[in-house]
Amino acid sequence: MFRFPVSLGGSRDEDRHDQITPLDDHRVVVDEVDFFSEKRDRVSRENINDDDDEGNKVLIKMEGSRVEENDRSRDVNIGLNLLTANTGSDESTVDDGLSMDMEDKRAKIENAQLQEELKKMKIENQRLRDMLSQATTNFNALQMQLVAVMRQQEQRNSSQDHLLAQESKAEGRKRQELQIMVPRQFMDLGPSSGAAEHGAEVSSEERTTVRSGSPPSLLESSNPRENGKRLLGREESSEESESNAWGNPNKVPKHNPSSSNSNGNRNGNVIDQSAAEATMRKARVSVRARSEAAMISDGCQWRKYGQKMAKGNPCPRAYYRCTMAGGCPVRKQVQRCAEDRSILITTYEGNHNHPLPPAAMAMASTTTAAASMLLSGSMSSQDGLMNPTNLLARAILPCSSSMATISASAPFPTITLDLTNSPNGNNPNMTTNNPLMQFAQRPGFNPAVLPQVVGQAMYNNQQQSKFSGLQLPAQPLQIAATSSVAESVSAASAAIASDPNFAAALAAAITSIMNGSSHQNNNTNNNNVATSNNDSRQ
DNA sequence: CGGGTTTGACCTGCGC
DNA sequence: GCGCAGGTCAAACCCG
Repeated sequence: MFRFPVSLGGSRDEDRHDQITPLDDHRVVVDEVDFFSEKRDRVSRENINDDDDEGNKVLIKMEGSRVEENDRSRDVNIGLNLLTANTGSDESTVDDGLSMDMEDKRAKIENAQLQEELKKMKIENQRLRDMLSQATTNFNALQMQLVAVMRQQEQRNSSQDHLLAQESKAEGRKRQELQIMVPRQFMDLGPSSGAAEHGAEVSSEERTTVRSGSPPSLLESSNPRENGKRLLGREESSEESESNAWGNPNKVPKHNPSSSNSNGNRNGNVIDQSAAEATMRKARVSVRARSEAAMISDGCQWRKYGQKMAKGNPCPRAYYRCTMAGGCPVRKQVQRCAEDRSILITTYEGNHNHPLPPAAMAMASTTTAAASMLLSGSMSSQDGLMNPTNLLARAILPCSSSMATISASAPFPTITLDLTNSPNGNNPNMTTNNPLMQFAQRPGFNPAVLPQVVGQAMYNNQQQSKFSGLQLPAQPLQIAATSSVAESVSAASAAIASDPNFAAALAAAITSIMNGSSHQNNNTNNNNVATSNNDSRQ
């Protein structure tokens, strides 16, 4: 596994910061990161780097050289403009005649030289892009192999379980139901049911994309309320059931086998699809972050529609609904942690059905990508034999001890991104090695930053690759954010990808699968990604 | 006055 | 069937 410090979208200013080296681990980054301002002066950041200590000077030089190269294209234009302005104004008024011609010639020569340089840079850029695409191809091929191996292992486990099921009828029946349902959730998220809604092409083997909506027919047929007592003429109920599937989670029956089978007329495939839809709708992404504010700013507009006292937590839980567009199904819950009230737990549910501003895009992509990852993993495992969920989490966040907790259990599969990393954590080394944690520990840190970092990394991988779920941030970012944001995001994401632990985690995962290990192997990171059963209700 | 918040009531799912 | 807890609704209220 190797990386190239290049940008796919080299023409954009933000992409200049996508180029990261492993040395970026030592880079000093600005304390305050404003993720939502449109313009940011990167000069100030460079000044900070200039003031850096001796230990970072090598980095500065290296980064500086790279930045310089990329900046040349921009500098070219600036320089030309200045020259033109000078020759056109100052020079012409002071000198006329020969000196002006000389200046013109010199300017032209410089212009030609700069253009030549620009050409070279473009060629070099193209070459790097080619290399990147090659690396991406290789990476995808490796992922394909990983997925294939995972599925083989999964089938093997299924057949073993089936044999066991024959021994005990009652227990076996239960188990079979799970066996049938869960893998199909994983597999039947197929072409007809909207993987293309997000424009995310997914290979036939990896249709795990989270979808924002569902075929209304499925919802209607599976909606007990529509036929039943609650026909109170609420505007939203009809609107939401038509416009999106996330609209009212309560309307979707839980996907337990008994309830699904109660609809006798539907064939098994439809039932499974419905169950999968339900699971998709229930997928949640929870973000734990330290924040004194009542709510982390994620770029979206929210309207509070309820507040409840949750059991076991003196702090009330607030319910918010996205109001950026009518009928947007996205909701979030905000609650302070009972143990540590400085920790804000924000749980997102659903996908936006409207365009998002760049600032909101990051968080939205976080929820989408994380949910996608969660679902793609959770649906292929129901026991502890081989837990792809953990595998996925380890692969995606290899350096994140206690950072990503995945609860793949029903009714709400939830992935929790823990950005709080307590200073007296169990693994202090992880703190220093983890770029995301470094972000989180910076004073003035905006809790929305890390989800953006993670989400953007995932988002870009979704955009640039045909995989979801197993996406690993190995590519530069293309984001329409501020330069400082771009740099921060790219720094973190690239650091994730460049983390040698990532390769170790992937290798361990593959090895684990190949060996058919029936337990979670402790990889070199001693990662603490775990499944839990009590995330959905607290 | 429009939009957001508050808050009590209501609905639903789940466990016993 | 009943009670509990989570989630949602909508009228009342607040605010700019």
